[in-house]
Amino acid sequence: MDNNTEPMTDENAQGRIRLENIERIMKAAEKVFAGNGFRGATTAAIAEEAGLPKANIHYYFGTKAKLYRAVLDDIIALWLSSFREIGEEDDPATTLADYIRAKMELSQHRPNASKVFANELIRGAPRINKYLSTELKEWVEAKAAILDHWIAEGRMAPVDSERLLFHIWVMTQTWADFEAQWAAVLGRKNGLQPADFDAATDAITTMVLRTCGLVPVLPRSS
Amino acid sequence: MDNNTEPMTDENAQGRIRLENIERIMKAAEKVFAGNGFRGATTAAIAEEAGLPKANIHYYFGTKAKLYRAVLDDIIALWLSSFREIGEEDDPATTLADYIRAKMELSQHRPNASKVFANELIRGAPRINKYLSTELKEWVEAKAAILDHWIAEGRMAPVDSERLLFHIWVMTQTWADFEAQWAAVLGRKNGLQPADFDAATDAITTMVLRTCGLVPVLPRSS
DNA sequence: ATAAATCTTGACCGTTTGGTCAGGTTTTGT
DNA sequence: ACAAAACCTGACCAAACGGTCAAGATTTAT
Repeated sequence: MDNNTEPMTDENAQGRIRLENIERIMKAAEKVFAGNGFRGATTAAIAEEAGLPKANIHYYFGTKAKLYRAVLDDIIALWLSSFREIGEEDDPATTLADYIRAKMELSQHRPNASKVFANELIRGAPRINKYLSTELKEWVEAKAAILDHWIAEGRMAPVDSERLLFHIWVMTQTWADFEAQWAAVLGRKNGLQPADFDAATDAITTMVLRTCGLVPVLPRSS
Repeated sequence: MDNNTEPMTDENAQGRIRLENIERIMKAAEKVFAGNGFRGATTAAIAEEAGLPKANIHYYFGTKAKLYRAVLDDIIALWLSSFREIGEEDDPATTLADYIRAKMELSQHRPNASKVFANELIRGAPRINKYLSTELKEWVEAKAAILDHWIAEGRMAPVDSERLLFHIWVMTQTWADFEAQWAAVLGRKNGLQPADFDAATDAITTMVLRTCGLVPVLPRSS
């Protein structure tokens, strides 16, 4: 009745070996896709990175496109789960600082996820346009509305709330996506260190809080 | 004596046809590399984009790698030429606002150049590491020193000057590199419009000037 | 124990890739 | 006018590509 190659109809939790291999392949795929984009990545390179024969990759995922789709879905799920719920009654300064820190930790610990996403965006986002124009759009509009509410209540200075969110997003993201550039410019020959991420987090937080009038700005140093 | 395929030893300005074709090919190559990265781009796609037979591309540039190198060098030259000289006696607010506007205009009018560069950075910048760790590093250090000088004189608020420059760079760059994301989130079905670039320029400028204490921040709207 | 289900993989296939080349056409210098 | 230089390109090639498959090895359920 079912000519499906893979065992088990729906994606359920069965199979120890299966789960282990899928995880290993997806981790390898994330790395190779991050460094080469969809077209530039080869199934042979993914197989070598995973330490498995190429045919094994196709046994679990069928095609390169399906594997890429799986990697993208995994990243989007990670993104969505990392968005802490924000309420109108929360404190603006704490909320913004927490969000910046959470995004910076993602950049530091899952840089390849960020790079796969960045690659997709540069290419015009053909496969994630639906996600961008639905879920992400709604998330941005909801959060911007909360910022506007805080502004209307006089709890923070007037800002272009949507652009503020965009720019927070990109300032945090850059420490993963363009790490090579910042490491080179800062002279870090072994890549960025934890202290670099801390310094970046501080700089972004200061910038955002000053912009929102949530921290005093000293015009003179002495 | 010389088995060089190409005519003319050094790259001189001779040959009307040559110059026209080289420009046409490089423009097409920039577009295809921007949308696919180095590995994902094919010489056939570049040829089609340029409206020339594939063999013609190889006649002028030899290999895909040399063509890519030429495109990168062209972009770096554009980058360097766009860095207006900044002096210690200049006005901080005007200088920062001018720099932001200049970078935004590059993002708006040469998005493919920006995307090729971004692709290269995501891949770990194997071919431009030297540029990043020499010329760009020196540029950043020199400009950061001027900001620090302004801070020491009390002409602007204390900031982490290097990170400020990085974050200005990335906020302006994102409107080219990740245009697809912002267009989707903003609901612009025909891509970003000039007004979107103006709004972004304003938002970035406000953010930077407030961060540097160069503009009053109103904590209340009414 | 044993059979069904699952996993493994070397060998293979048709297509696409970057690159070559011979032989022709056009442009240029005198 | 005419030869030399530059330009053009269809046809071709070896290598790399995504994907397939059959036959065997291993795990699992009973």
